[in-house]
Order: sequence, then structure tokens, then C-alpha cells
Amino acid sequence: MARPNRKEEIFKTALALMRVHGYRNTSMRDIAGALNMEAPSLYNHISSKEDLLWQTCTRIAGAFEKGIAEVNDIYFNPQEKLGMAIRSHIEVLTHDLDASYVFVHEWRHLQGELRDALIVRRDRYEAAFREILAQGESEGVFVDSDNKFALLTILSSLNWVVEWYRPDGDMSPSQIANQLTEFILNGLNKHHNYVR
Amino acid sequence: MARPNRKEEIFKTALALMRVHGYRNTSMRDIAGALNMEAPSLYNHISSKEDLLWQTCTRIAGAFEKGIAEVNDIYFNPQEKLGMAIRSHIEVLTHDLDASYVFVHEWRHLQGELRDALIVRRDRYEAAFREILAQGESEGVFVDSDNKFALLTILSSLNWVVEWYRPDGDMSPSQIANQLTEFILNGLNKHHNYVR
DNA sequence: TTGAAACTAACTAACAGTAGTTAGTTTTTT
DNA sequence: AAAAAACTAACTACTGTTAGTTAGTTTCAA
Repeated sequence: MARPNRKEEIFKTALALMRVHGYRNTSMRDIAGALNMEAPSLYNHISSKEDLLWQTCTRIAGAFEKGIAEVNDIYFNPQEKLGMAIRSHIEVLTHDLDASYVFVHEWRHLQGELRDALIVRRDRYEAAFREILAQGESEGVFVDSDNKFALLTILSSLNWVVEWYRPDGDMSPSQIANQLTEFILNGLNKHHNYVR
Repeated sequence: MARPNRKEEIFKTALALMRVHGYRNTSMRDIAGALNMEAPSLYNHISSKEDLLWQTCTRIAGAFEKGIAEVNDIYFNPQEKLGMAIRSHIEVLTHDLDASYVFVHEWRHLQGELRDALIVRRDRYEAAFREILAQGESEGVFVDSDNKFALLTILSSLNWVVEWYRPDGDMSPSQIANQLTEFILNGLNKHHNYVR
């Protein structure tokens, strides 16, 4: 039998199942079955079901954090910064879609400290993102808006990408990032004259 | 004992629990416990756990459909139409937050025909929304964009509201609708000169 | 107006199934 | 021969749900 890192295979299979059926609806027996093995055998490679979720979440969270840190290191122009932050976010999401989907949708099934730790990291990430918006406003290149509101609106559009992105679809991650950036920076209105 | 529609109380309690812990993580015993009763007693009032979810989903879906139908009846200007469709959507979401949250997040736990029926209705709703975008483009008031892409981006921002809206927070549903409409129609950019 | 019938809403006991996981053992690979 | 990775058996906890019953209340005919 091929043996190229069984642990990785287990993660891959588990995440693919969880993406479709959800964390709670995917049993250890389902995961094992998809790998032609018995459930208890999984425990030779992983320590618990929750650990599958936890390791996935920290991995994705780490990728997000790395991305935003790089953006803040390299770029100075707020518009460029925001564009690159969006690009980085989309790249993380689309690079491993199963893991990202599970991260976005199932992190709340973590319990206690694990869950709390993740919330802290999410808040930190959002703060870094919001910093870019604040910079843009103070430099007068973004409209003054409720920071928190704008951030949530932006992140929601980004995260929703896991719902519909398909690697074999007609938009590449790069094109998605471009379109989203354009949409967020310019909006829908052709003549930019909409008044409340 | 007070008897103001026990069935409604059960729905209310169940949805509040499901919003926090998820559909699968909320057992009939949890629901009963929160009402100081035993799980089997619930079945004097409701027919099944899935029915709790199903009735909730159809109720919310119906409210969405009613909203978009009215908008299409009353308004002609695409910008106004979009604004009112957004307003209607936000009103539905915020009017019963527990139910909306459960609808947005847990509908996939429905099985078979129930699930299929809901997907059909969602697609119809999205089509009606997209129709507004198409009208705006053909009349030259919206930028030409990938219809489907714009729609998903817009709806994701709207639906994310269930994540952070609090009835006792500093934004009213009406203010949220205004801000979202402005954001979607005008974007972030002050000078509207962002180039890809 | 009284008494029977029906309804409401709760209960306990229990079932059949599934969950994640552990222990101990056997097979396979190196 | 040692180590890795699979197996079977089993456990405990919990799942949604059904069955059968009971107490209290409402409806309604005599």
C-alpha cells in the first residue's frame, strides 16, 4: 500500500467530507470509510476529531496572519495595501478550499480555550485590516465611514468566496481579487452620484 | 400555568439555542431543559426536530420573497430598487435575528426534498435580485460587471449582518441598510479613480 | 347544572441507533 | 526483530423518537 504521509491523507479526506456535510455530520467512521479503513485506525495518526478541526483552523489562521504582516511590511499606499490584503486573503482561501471552508464555517465547534484562542487571533487580524482603512481615511483617499462597519462588509464579501469558488470555474483567484478590489474601492455606481 | 402558545415558546427557545450552538449541537433535551420540561413532552407541540428547522426556513424565505416582490411592484428606478431590496433584506434579517441566523447557517441540515425546495427558492430570490442589477446595467446607471459575481458579493455583505447585528447596538436596521446601500453603490474611494 | 367526553400538556421508561474513543491484538513494512 | 499501522471488540455517552400514562382543564349534551 502506498504510504505518502497517511496523516496528510486523513486530513485531506476529513476536510473534504466536512466541507460537504459539516463537522458534526462527519463521523470518524465516515472519514475512515472514505479511506478504506476502520475508525479506530485513525487514532494511530491523529489524536482526536477536535484536533483535526483545531489544526486546520490554526493553519489557515496562520496563513492569514502571515499575509497581512507582509502587506504591512511592504506597501505604504493605503489603496495598494488594501488591494494586496484582499489579494492575500483570497489566495489563502482558494489555495486550500476545503480547509478554508471548514475554517470559516466550523470553527465554532471548537470548545473552551481553543475557541477562545481563535477568537483572539481573528480579532487581531481584523484590527490589522481596519488599520489600513483608518490610514486611508486619515490620508483622505477613502471616504470617512464607520470603520468597523466597512471592515465587516469587506470581510464578508471576501469570506463568501468559499461558497462559490471552484478551481475549475471561469475566474482565477487573481481575477477574483481584482474584481473584489475594484468593487470595494469603486462600488457599483457609474456616475458616483448616488445620494442617500 | 401561563399558556400563551407553548409552540411559539418552543420555537423561540430552540432557535435561540441553535443560534449559539448550531442545529446539530442542540439536542431536544437541551431545548426541553431550557423550558423546564422533558424532551418527549416537546412532541405534544411539534412533530420533529427537522420540522423546527424547516418551518423556520420557510418562514424566513417567505419574508424575503414577499420583500423582493413588493420592491419590483412599486419601484422603477434601478438604484431605488436596489436600495429598497437591500432595505427589505436587512429588515427581514434583523426582525427575528435568531431565526435568520439559523436560516442562513443551518439550512443545509435539511434533508432530501426539503433541502431541494429551499435551494429552488433561494435561486429564485437571487435571480430577482440579479434582475435589478441587469436593469441598472442596461440603463447605464450601474457599471457593467459580472452579474453573478456582483450579486454574490452584495448578498454576502447583507447576510453577514446576522453575525454582528445586535438589537441594542449603535446601528438601527434602517441605518445599516443606508450604509450598505451607500457602500455598495459608491464604494470606498473618495475620488473614484482607482485603476486596476 | 351536572357528568361524561375530549383535549392539553406534562410525565417516565425505553428503544434503536450513532458518537468518539480505548484496549488489546494481529498484520505489514522496514 | 522492531516499528508502524491496521484490525476487532467493546464502552460509555448521547441521539431523536415512541409508547403508554396521568393530571388538569375545557366542551357540551342531558
